[in-house]
Amino acid sequence: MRARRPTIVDVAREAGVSVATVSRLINGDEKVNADYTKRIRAAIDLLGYQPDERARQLRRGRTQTLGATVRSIAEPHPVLRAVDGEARALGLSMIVMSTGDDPEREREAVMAMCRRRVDGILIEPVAESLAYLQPEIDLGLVVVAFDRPAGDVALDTVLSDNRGGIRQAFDHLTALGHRRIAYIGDDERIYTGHERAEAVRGHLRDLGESVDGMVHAGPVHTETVAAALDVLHRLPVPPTALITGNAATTLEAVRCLGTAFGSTTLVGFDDFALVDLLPAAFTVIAQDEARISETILELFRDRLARPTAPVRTVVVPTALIVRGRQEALT
Amino acid sequence: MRARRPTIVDVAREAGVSVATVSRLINGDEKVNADYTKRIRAAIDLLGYQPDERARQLRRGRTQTLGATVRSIAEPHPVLRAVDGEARALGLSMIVMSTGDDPEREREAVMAMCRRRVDGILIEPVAESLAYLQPEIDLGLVVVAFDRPAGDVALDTVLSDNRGGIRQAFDHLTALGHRRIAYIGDDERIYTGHERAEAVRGHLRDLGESVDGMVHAGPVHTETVAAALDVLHRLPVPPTALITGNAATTLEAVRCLGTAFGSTTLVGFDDFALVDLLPAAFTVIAQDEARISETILELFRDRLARPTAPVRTVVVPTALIVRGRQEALT
DNA sequence: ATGAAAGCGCTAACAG
DNA sequence: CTGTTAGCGCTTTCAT
Repeated sequence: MRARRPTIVDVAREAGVSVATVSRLINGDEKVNADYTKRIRAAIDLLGYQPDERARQLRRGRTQTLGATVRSIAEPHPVLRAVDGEARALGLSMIVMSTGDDPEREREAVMAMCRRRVDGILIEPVAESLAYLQPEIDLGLVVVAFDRPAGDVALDTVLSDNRGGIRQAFDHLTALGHRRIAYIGDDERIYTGHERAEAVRGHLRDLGESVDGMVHAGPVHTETVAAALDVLHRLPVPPTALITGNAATTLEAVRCLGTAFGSTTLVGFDDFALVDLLPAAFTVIAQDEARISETILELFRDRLARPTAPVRTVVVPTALIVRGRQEALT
Repeated sequence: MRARRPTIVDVAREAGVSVATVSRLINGDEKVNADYTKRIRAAIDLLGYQPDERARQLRRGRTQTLGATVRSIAEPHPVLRAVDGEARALGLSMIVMSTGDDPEREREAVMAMCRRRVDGILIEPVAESLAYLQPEIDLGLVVVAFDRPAGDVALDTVLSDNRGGIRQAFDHLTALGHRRIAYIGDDERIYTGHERAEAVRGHLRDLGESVDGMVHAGPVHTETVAAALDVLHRLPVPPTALITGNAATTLEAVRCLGTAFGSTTLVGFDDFALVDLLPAAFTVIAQDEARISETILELFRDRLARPTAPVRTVVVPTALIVRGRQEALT
């Protein structure tokens, strides 16, 4: 026979006070008699009482909880780490769910959070449409999108300057004398994939270079990247430099290039740990994760304070981190 | 003026039925009149009703939620990924919190989960003592430890066969003719660090080799690993092979060895993505993450079913993944 | 400063 | 099959 979980009533009885007094003490009300305070504390310890968060939240309305959806809970997520810390400092709990880049799972996760009445949701949008969130937003849910814009619903949004990052890479490479600059990256149905590929096309045109066969955007796998590299290799005028559109592409490219890698001029979008362990160092376009997470929480707080203010989109600059030999093209 | 969130009462009124009927429908009770069903569905859509999970859980008792603590939410966690999927299949939500390897944060996270009345907690123990969990366990909380044993409280536990993994590495290396086998790894205050270092010492003794200066266990940083490598290098009879105690150590070792890396016989504990991108391939002792996560959930379910059964510890074998050139020592 | 009592939104007896 | 109603454990007026 297992003991019943002690409730606030048990504590009150044990301490010989009313539940209201216990509640006050638990919630840090200063004006509880010192003697009562001691007796209540003792009762709590004796009974091993832990307030039921569900009941408190139900009664209070607010949950003091921030939900977040990310692609995968099993992969590194610097933005989230920073947000996690700052949220704790604000007295918010966080609950994280993964979407696996599946719109259906994203929706399930988001609605599950709504049913738990989280105060806000940070979302890295996967689905085309987030319209189903509108009623929740009208009811006071605060939603901040990051990494990708929401599309069909007005949301505060934090984005990296994808086009600016590509510009930095082009500036860097053209300064070294490159003009034939190729690109391999993510599917253009994904916002970041589109922005980056499109930026590359623009710069190639500005340089008066042909775009034909130079920009490869699609799902990233070993085979697709290998195929793209092969196409580039066979071009009448092959590229002298390559930009990879995200970390996964960079890794696949390094893998495919193998020993040829060291002699390729590469700039990768996204910095990541271990880059320095690869056979040769290379330059990267780094996203400013710290600033991104700060901005996310700033938008969240502002929205909480002024629910009717117009939505904002903040674009955070990227930084070019130059690594490896910087040989001018001869 | 923001609209109030609709409750089950609003839905009932709108549909012209009782709240009980709405509740029944929501909870998948089959025997609700077809006409009512239609009207209730319409009311739910019209109002944008989302049941309040806090209230349901409070009323029902069980939360159908599984909590998990991990070292970092920002780092890859294969075990968790698998558990996440299986938990969903079981109809359980998961809530994950990170400990940052800090016993204090671990305790806070665990107690926060208890206050939310999660049905179970999967814990990768950090703190020396988990005694504070005993009252919760007595109250019916199911706790499963993984990766490290709990120490002072009886818990179902899933462990990798750390000593077995080291044995596999020694078998492999001695078959190649190595006898002077060194080790660099994690602090021995951490369970896995201790097990692995101690296993290495045992095997060296069995081989009749001196252990002096061959086993380096401590915090893993670039400097400490470099220092350890330096010591090994200066030994009267330097080692011919090196075992690294975890992924972090492996990476630091690779980093420190630099170009000398290719000519070192290395076996690393833990397999990880990107190993094949390093300048030279090497053999690893891989933990069986799939089997570990299955076992975790199995223990969880069994405990839920039979709360008083004796606790079990399951040790999951490791696998040696041989990579790179396998030159016998000459 | 403390207590009594009214709910928060929901589910589960219990009647009918 | 449906409705009525008593709580789940807590916070928060409203009195005192």
